[in-house]
Amino acid sequence: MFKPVTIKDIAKALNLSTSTVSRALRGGYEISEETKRIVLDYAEKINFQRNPIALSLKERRSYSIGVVVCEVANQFFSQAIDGIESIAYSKGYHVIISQTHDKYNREVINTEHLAHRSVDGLLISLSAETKDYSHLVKLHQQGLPIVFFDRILDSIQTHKVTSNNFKGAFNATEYLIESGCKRIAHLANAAQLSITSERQSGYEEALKKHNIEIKPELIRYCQHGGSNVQEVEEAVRYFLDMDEKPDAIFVASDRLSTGCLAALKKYNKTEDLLIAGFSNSDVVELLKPSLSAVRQPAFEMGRKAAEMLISLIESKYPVEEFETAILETTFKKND
Amino acid sequence: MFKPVTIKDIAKALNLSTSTVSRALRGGYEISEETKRIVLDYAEKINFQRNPIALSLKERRSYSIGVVVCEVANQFFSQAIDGIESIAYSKGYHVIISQTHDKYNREVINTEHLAHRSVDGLLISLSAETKDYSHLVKLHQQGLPIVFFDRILDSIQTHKVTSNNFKGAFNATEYLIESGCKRIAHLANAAQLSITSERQSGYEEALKKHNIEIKPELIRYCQHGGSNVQEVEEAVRYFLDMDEKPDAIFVASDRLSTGCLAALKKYNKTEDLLIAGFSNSDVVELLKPSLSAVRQPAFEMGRKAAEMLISLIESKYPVEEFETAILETTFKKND
DNA sequence: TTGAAAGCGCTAACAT
DNA sequence: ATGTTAGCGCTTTCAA
Repeated sequence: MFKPVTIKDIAKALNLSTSTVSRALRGGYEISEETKRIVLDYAEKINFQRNPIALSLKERRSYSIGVVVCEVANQFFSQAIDGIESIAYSKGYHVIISQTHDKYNREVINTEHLAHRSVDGLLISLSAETKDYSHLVKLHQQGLPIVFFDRILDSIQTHKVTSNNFKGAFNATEYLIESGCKRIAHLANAAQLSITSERQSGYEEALKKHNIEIKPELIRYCQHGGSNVQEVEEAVRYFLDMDEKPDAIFVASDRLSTGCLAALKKYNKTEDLLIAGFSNSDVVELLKPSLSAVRQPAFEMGRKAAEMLISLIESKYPVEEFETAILETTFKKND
Repeated sequence: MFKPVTIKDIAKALNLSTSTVSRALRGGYEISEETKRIVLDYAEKINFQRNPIALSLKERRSYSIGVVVCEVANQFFSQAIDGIESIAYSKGYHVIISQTHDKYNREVINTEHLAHRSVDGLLISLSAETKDYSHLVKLHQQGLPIVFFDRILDSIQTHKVTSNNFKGAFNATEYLIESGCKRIAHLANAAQLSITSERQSGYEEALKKHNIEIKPELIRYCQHGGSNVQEVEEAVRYFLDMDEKPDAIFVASDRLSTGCLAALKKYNKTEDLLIAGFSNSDVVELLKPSLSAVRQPAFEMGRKAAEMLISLIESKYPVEEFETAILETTFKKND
């Protein structure tokens, strides 16, 4: 059995009380330099580590933060997680990641699991399927610090970080227009997500600016965020089967973008359409059909979200003022 | 402050002792059906959850397993993690993921952190930089269950899972040969990794079989696993600058494969070489230059590793017999 | 400066 | 069938 050393062991070995050892270890000043040295040296020698579980129980906090994302096998989220970790580690927090796979059920289970697992706070990007937010409202009301990133929730008052989705979508759409496209379809994420409406607005605004009519039939939503391939293929098929085919597609997310390209390849329509979309893929310039990409500052978003959460956690007083940070995207043409 | 309900609260509310409540909750049979009902109903009503921290402290185990990988932003590992989670959740374990970014230091810190954070066991794929294994040896000696997957370590006696790297590499190389290539370079991972030598053997065996001389100058190692771009670019540059240029490259890993393609694109040499390599990318057939890919059963590997670890954790007696599972790869041509 | 003791939330002998 | 108590490893009053 794996049995770490405890302060009791040290106390016994050194003929001291556990309280003295504890104090020496955390550098309390009410302890003689000499005793402190002895304890510290011994602890060092046997590579003693305090039991964080015991500490958590005592202090009623775990120095860990929970992260809930739809999936980790997604460049945007894995980059965001890297950002989260970079801050968390530097501030002494551990990061516990959990995936929803865009399922509402998993989101409920995971958030509650994390909360009761005593994370000190939650960083969450909503699952595509989630329409009922009561699990989060409840935790929030109970006082669990929560920060939303990317797919945020308006109705809960807390810090939030997201990209300038409107502008990112606007840029991408305008690029398609300026490339000569006239009938631009929009492959969108689940309708109720914050990012979906923001990106759709950007798309529509670009059309408007260039006097192109907005046609609802050119917009398709993927209610499962593209987590099943079929959903994306059907949407693409729908576009391809239209009497008046689109000449371009603006795609709303990472997952959807690659799904869309794959579908086009499958249907052998790689030449007919210009594609632009959100993607944080690190191979975006290697893709064929090519994808002009709106890239979000995912790492930065993770950092910012983690900073916000930790400030919430460590705040001495209840926080009343909340911030919604909006980070700028970049756009990269590829052809 | 976030303050969950405790069994004490329930006991008080119901005028029972904490032990009765505890027993009712865990369904002990030495409790009257009626009391049990009352407690269960009440707990349900207030959505009571046992404090897992307290439980961990008491039982000296946490029902969580630690996963150490180089990075999560890598299709192979994120798929493996999905596999790990699928088993872990079904058996009531939580998964704590941590990344080394292929740094030795991070591996040491993370493994120790996890161990002392009281994970019940460790699932690890070594970092590319790791050459000193004493941190793992120590934990293993202390009795912490460890299972290696993918990048395994021979010198520690425990369960292991890996792909048939030899055969995967053999197939890829043979494909290149059968496509008419005569001078096949090998872009390899860090030399000391288990997967590196296995894949190199496969590569060499294929050459031998087809009577092609093995030339050491055609093999380049990336000691940091390609975690810095430069390293990969330099290796590719080296191949391109040879007097007798290779006509194909067999690439040893996911990260290296995309890095290699990106470098070829950068140097504008996308047409000159045939590329085959290990990759679990889900967009592999969309890549240009094209990549014929050896795909590992990552999800399956994750499942298997998790099963092995949990069996180790839950074994009543010290386990003496260890298994090394070898999973078959698949190969997909792309052109 | 140090030690004894209580308590964080829970479980499991050991009473009753 | 239920309650009392001790203890998991640690910190922190309170006393000495």
